[in-house]
Amino acid sequence: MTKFQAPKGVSEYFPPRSNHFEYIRNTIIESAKTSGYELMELPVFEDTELFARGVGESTDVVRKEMYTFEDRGGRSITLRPEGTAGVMRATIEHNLDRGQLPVKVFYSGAFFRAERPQAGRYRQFYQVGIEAIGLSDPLIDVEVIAVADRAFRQLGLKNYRLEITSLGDAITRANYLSQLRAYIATLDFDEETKARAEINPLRLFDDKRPEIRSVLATAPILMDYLTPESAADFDAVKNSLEALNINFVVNNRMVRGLDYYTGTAFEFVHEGLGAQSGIGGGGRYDGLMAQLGGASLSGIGFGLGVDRILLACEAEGLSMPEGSELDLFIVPLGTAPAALAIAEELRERGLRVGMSYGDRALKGGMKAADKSGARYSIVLGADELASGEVALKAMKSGESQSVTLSLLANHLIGLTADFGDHS
RNA sequence: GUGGUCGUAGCUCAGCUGGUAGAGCACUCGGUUGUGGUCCGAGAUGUCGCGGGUUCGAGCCCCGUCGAUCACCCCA
Repeated sequence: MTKFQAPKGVSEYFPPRSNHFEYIRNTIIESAKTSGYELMELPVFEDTELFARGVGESTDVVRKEMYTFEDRGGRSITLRPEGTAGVMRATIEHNLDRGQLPVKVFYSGAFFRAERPQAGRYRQFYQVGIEAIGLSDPLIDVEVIAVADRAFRQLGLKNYRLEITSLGDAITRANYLSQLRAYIATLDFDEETKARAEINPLRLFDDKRPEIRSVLATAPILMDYLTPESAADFDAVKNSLEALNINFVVNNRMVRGLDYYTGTAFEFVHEGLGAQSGIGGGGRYDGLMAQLGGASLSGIGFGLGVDRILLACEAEGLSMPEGSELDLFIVPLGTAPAALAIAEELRERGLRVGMSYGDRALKGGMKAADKSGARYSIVLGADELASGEVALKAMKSGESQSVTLSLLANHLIGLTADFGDHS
């Protein structure tokens, strides 16, 4: 019989590493909650047209990376390649854009892009993102960036940097693009590169080939075409970031992969990940909501790649908490039913309790206790059941003390309180 | 989607110019009657990714395929 394999390019997590994944995801979510963002849980598939219009027809994501299929009713469905379009759709559909503003939400889940897989680049990957809809104040840009930066700092990441730029408003872009196209027209590229330039000339700045880069070194810079309003907003963002001691570098060649960005755009780049160095990115999308049929509201958000952040934490050798640190491990000696009853009683009290099953010898049971990582253990034999006294052994020190079985829960709760809670 | 590298026990890997597989760690049991982590002893474990070909004979050679990985494209 042939063994089943996971589909090509998906990321999977299982113990012990899944504990690290969970920790990272929770850290980001907690940071978002700290800033007042609330959960928005959305479908992983949407009408194909939503992404085509929302993300942009010219993007690679839409042109060749979407998982699109027809459902049984003949509708064209696409597995979500990013989170913002869905949030916009739900916000409009449920009239949140006509209610109290701003709408501040976070999401967490799987996303899909049919790319050639690589370390840190998967066909199913995980993002946590936030969106703040209905405020055009540049300070909200900074709030959004701060949520991500705080999460990274709490994780202990060091070797990353925040790059920011401004893509300006519609007038900025129109002026700039005509200048850039004029400049590119004077250059001689290969056919494929010409085609890319045709679709979106900004994409050329993303090219890694040195010959292309050197030619583009003298190209006009978008930053020079910012309207006074856009420039003022960008200055406000930079000043505010400085005031909060959030380090950043201005990258006036930054290219975002999605078409909806306007104004502030940013990217978090980690140095230890090879080619897939972006661990998160986002920006302002002031035209998107209206384009999808909603109110004319501005918005800003980010998406952080949980898979890549995990790789970044590992690259930096950060220690991450393991999941299930047990408070107590019970080794039964022919007393398994009673042991299970005691374990359940303690679990009802909120203690994390493990036990060995399957009639193991004492030595095997103690080995299991050791490997479980539990802080304490007890051996439960006929003697203990008869006397109601157990020897509570602290695994680390090896010392044990006699405790009355009926008081075990209270005793353990008192002991473990010193270690803080388990969350 | 394009190109390079790789695919041997649960994990990390070794396997000489082709002669039907090994190490370390992990695992199980034991080292005299009920206390783990060190040490000692014993034991189990693989269709050598999958399919085909060359050969008397292939883990080692050839082709295909699946997957991983690295770079490009692009991006979280």
